Amino acid sequence: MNSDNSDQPPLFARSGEKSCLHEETGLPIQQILSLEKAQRMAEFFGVLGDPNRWRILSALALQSMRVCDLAEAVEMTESAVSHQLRILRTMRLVRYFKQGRNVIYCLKDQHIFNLYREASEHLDEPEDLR
Amino acid sequence: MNSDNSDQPPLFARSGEKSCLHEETGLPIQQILSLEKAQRMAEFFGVLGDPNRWRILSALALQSMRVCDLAEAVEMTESAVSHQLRILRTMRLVRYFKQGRNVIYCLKDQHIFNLYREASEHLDEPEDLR
DNA sequence: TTAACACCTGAACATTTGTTCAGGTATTCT
DNA sequence: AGAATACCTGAACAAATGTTCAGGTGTTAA
Repeated sequence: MNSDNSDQPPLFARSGEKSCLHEETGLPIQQILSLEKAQRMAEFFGVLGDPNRWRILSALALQSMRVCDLAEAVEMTESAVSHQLRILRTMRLVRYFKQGRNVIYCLKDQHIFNLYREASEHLDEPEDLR
Repeated sequence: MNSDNSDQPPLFARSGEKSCLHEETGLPIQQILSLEKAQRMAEFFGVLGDPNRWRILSALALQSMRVCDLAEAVEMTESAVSHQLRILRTMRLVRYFKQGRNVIYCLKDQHIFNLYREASEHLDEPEDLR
């Protein structure tokens, strides 16, 4: 049943798994992230660590677009956009389909919205009133 | 009522605001993120774009700790941990209190758990079967 | 008071990252 | 066919990032 453990056990808990509860917060955790899992997390969030990629994602949230339209919308060169789209593709944040000589890009799924909302709420929180 | 707009209007929608719906997904969005907002998003997610910071966060998810214990737990030098904690502090992901000559660090709130879960679900999703 | 401990900080260095530039392929139009 | 359009890619360069190292402050113990 533990099919995704390599040699180090899991870290934070995943939904549906038995897990310990954090002694203070009562939230589910298990142990320190393995180097591999920490790396995977960092790679994913690192992709969201660039302002131009957020601009691209928010443009695609408005509507699916060709690369050249995207470039115009976010005021970047086509080349720069293309490089960034490759990165977004590898993290499966966007997908694309071809239409003749055009390539239409769009958001892959809803996760990006949830992450945006979660971050927004965190950033908008009032300063420490506990 | 639009108290937090500087000069550019908002981007993705925030809870409770009137907003357009994405023509394909039906999700709420408004327009391309301003450079400033995109920058803020990127700075926040960029902090989560480092594997050692995830190790530190997951260690603190287990229990609050002194800096030196944290350093031992994640196998980094105290100095490196201290530098990283400052970054985590500025993004309000951790907080601390002093106890004599010790400084105890702990997670600031639940947001990090939600972000972890959201990312995990995204990364664990099966390959494109639509 | 002196020594030890816990932690923080700035500068230097090495690595990573993102853009530009030049050139490549594939498709469409005349 | 040739020219124009849409997109992709690798190399090079500049900028940002994370660690180490040396040295700093403040607290505790002898």
